[in-house]
Amino acid sequence: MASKKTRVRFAPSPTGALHIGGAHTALFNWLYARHTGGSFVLRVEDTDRERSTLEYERTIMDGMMWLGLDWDEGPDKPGPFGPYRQSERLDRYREYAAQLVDQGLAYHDGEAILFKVPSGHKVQFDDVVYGHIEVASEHASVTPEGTIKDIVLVKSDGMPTYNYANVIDDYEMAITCVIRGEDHIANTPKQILIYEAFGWEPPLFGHLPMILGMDKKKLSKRHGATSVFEYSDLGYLPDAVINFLALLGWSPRTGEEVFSRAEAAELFELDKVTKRAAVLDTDKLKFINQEHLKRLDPAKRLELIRPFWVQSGLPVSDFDDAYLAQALELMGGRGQTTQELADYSDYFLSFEPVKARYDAAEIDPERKPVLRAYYDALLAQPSWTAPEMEAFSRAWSEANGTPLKQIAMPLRMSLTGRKVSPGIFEVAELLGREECRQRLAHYGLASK
RNA sequence: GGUCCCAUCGUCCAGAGGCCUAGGACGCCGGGUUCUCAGCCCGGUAACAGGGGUUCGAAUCCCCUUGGGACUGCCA
Repeated sequence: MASKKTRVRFAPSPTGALHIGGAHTALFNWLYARHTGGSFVLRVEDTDRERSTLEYERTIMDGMMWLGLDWDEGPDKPGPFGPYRQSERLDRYREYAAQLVDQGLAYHDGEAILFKVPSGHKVQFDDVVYGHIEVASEHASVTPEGTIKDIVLVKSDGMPTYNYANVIDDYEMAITCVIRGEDHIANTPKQILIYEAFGWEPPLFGHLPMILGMDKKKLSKRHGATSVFEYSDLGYLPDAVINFLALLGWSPRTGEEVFSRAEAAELFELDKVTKRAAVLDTDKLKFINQEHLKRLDPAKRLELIRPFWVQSGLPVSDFDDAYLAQALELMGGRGQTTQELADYSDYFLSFEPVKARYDAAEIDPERKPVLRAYYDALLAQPSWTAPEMEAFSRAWSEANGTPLKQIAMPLRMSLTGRKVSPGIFEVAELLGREECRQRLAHYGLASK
């Protein structure tokens, strides 16, 4: 007998952009769905009339798309279980609530409808991640004073509450496993009580560990980037963010740490998720990002760096793709983000930033003539290729008793304005003889 | 306060009673390669919260303590 097809959902409320914690939850749902060949549903929980907006809904979808987390059903992808916005399902919540009232399990309280919390029995479930959890039914919902508190199903404004709408929707949408943050584990007993009232079998539950900031406090604005788009702006690759997030609370059996979205989906196992809250470590994110950056093919890499160059005001359109790709090729593994890579390679596109940051002030005026003699000779070489320039330079430095470093470094500074760059002869070759001549001349290190 | 959850290097993970004098990764610190840096190579630093049990044997099971956290909203 074939087992029931897996169906999971990510149910954000559109009250802000997709933040990193939400992305983590969405990712694990997505991984589970893709691993099991099931469906991933996007459900919008917009029952908070005050704070929910369509713009935020759009932003959240954009964030998921940026990360490559595609959903099979959602507000924009009608399916057999729609509609997928809670605000469009109000009639169902009312009907079911009325049913409970008829059965004497719920009652009206003004405009609201409350669920009568039963007592005297155990509410229990086996969390895929946390294991067996059980709570006395009378403890499922209590006031701070410890007395039993009935659960609000429908608010005075006619909207369903989170705990209620979740149950109705997960049931109606045939969700087989609810994967969400650990902060919801305490809500689960309340929801199970509602499932029981209807006589429905609850889905599986799998709670995910929380994600904390470096100070071990719940992630918030003060921890820097929180929206996934901030990571995009900072130059992180979606694949890297996915890879990094997947490693928070999980790791593949293979022990690999750098992997693609597809590999993660293939290796994912919900019951291997850890219980302990995880601290988001940006150093590791950067490392993972760098690894993904290194693995990108040249064309893709150029496509990702280009916008950052453009944003810096560099004359990108003055160069052809072959030149730009070659520049990035030379950059090798330098830079941990596309942002850094674009920044570190600016001198390939313009001399302006070089002039702005370097003025050759540290070069002893008395040394200039000798340096100039070398650079002029270099510029006069018959062939402008890195190996030949290097060979010539080594020979020259030896003949003049000058360490190669002493002539290579000023060259690097004049050409790039930085103490750090790829092999300077390779850089010079790509820049071209004339460009190099002009840059050196600007610093008085070569004849015009 | 009540209910529930968690507890291995600074951080992320491995470890499902003997393979653990606890392993990997990031970070950090050395060394090597080199025109600089990144990279790459080599090496190092650093943890089972504490206390009781159970067992021939515990990081792994149980209990207590301590420390974190979540929930306790007609927010989700």
